[in-house]
Amino acid sequence: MSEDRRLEVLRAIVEDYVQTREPVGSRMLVERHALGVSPATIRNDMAALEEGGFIAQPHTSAGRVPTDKGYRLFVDRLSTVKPLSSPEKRAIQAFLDEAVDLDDVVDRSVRLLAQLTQQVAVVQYPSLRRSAMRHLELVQVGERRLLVVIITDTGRVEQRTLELAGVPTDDVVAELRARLNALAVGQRLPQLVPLLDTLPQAFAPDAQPLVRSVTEIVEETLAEESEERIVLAGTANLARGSSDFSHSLGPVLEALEEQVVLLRLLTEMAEDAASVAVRIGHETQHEGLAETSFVTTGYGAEGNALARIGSIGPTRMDYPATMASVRAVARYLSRVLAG
Amino acid sequence: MSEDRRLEVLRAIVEDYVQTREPVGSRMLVERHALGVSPATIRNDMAALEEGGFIAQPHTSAGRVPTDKGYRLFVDRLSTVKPLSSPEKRAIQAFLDEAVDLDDVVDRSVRLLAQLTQQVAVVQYPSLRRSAMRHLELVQVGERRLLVVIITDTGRVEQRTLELAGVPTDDVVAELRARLNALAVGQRLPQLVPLLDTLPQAFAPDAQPLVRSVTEIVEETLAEESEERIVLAGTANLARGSSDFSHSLGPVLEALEEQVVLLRLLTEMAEDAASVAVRIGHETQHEGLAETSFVTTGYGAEGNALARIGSIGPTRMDYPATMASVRAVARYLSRVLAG
DNA sequence: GGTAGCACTCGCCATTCGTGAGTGCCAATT
DNA sequence: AATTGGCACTCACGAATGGCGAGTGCTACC
Repeated sequence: MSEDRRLEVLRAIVEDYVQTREPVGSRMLVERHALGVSPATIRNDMAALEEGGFIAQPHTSAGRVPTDKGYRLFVDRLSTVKPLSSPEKRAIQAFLDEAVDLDDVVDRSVRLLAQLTQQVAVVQYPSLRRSAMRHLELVQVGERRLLVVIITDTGRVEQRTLELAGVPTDDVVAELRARLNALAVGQRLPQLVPLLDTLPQAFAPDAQPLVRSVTEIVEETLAEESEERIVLAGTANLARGSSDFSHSLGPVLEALEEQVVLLRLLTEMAEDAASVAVRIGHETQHEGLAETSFVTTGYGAEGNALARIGSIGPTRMDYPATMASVRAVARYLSRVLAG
Repeated sequence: MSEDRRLEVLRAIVEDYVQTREPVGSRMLVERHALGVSPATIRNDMAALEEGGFIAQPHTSAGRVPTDKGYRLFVDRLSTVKPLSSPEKRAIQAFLDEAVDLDDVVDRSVRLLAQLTQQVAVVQYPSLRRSAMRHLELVQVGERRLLVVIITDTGRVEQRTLELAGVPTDDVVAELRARLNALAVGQRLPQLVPLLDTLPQAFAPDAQPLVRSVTEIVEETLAEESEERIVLAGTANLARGSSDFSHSLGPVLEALEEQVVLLRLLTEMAEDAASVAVRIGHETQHEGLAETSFVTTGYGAEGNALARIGSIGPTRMDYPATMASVRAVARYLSRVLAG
């Protein structure tokens, strides 16, 4: 009883099941793959695989279906990457190069990935805390309001309106703007906090409340976990293979709208920043996503991933293809942001 | 054969059908509504209504279901608004007041509306062309790139990166910034174009290419139809009443992802800017939306609607409630943006 | 015009039953 | 010891059947 052949059988089951969406039986298997043995032998192997928890039967007299554990083994040891075709690559590049600002880049990336994988795509905006300050602008709006605009080196723009206690003179605002920029531009944002705290001392006592409230709101903006923004596309693809999910796709849609859930997953998966990470079925630890898998990877400069991009589909997805698409889009996205 | 009663019957049919999601028969109708006549009489009325195309039977021995035309009559002449409860109103206000910037306001509004109506909500970002310039900022990025940031009075921020032919001096950039702001701040954006065109003349000849490319990109940004952004929320609600749609909800999701479709509809409905507009079923002129209705209204200052907000649900929706929610959220949204 | 009665229609649901794909096991084979 | 052919068994699925009941349209009557 060859161990190798057993793995081969598992791979064949996964591939066939992904393609046909039908439980696969021993006869079909020998017909479609050159395994060189009879159905009966396959059945023995299948029994062993089922014993090990890699496959299961939906009901007694049906073929076998991979379990989450089976997919996991497939992804870890059996799959070989499918590189994209060069026209595809060119199309990706061309499409992303047309983008006109960060919102546009993100939007295009997520749509592109949804299109390529025929699944739901998700892109996380570049994390503020991993970006550097490009420019900080103060705009006076009415008498007692100040608009604080933060622009990062990735092109992300955050703004906050500040209600002031007093009416500042133009001079003070201008000086504050100048000093802030002198201090902050080019700094990674987390390193900024101590620097900002030194700032009030440089100003006249009566300007200090203003300075303090501005530095406070900047710090607040950068600290906010909640300012992690994510964008989805391709939810319509969920409904495509009509019976792709055993129950309705309501729970799935709900989970996808819960940004908290997605953010948790993306953060958890950030451990393997460089490579493509995969969460299969129940590994997502979320009820509504029990029948979906996540394929994500980081983007941004090497070693300092800014954020993540990924694709979400049924556990019964084409993992090699999805992984290739995710990686490709992440790569071009990184390039566009760097360029 | 009283005309009044016939309308009353139609209203009763719509209300019951919305509530029960079952075709409604003559017996049920007299039991649940104090119509003061017998089922047989109702049947005659129903026959007339069917003749007029206001109701239909799914199959021979079933009750009646309102047609699009029936809903239309209901909305136009039979519905009475359901005002929201004051706790609801307070909750809306409190939730929107917490918003920290425009993105946040829009995001909160759309979620709120989705929650209130238990349907899909859509919010259009304030139209650039109907906003006024609050501030225009130029940030030099590297040697040959200039970041142009436009901030409108609604808090919307647009940015574009400009590749320069030459390396401008700081002085020129500063002067350009100053003049641009002097010229533009407070102006409605469409009126800006002629003003901008006069600008290059004020500069030395060698600075003119720079000035021209900046004004060009500003004009481009304001002109762009494509910069109409919309945000959705509550797509999960589509899947809630499991059999809410006769076919799968795939086509609906697809239509919702086609921003072009939604934009067309929103623009068409903008004719009645002030009041709440309704498009029912086939009136949407879109295949995938044949079983959905749109309820939208404008928001922003009176008479000068900035953009639209709305709710999308099955034609068999609770129109009075939806209309009330849409109007309420629009009203508070307007207030937050103005304040 | 409104009402009661009645025959008729037809979707829905539960039941039944045949079919076939697929399995597990065992004895025979290499 | 691994592989194979054979065989009995299981069980989901689809088609066919029939009773039930909600609902209608029609007609005669008030």
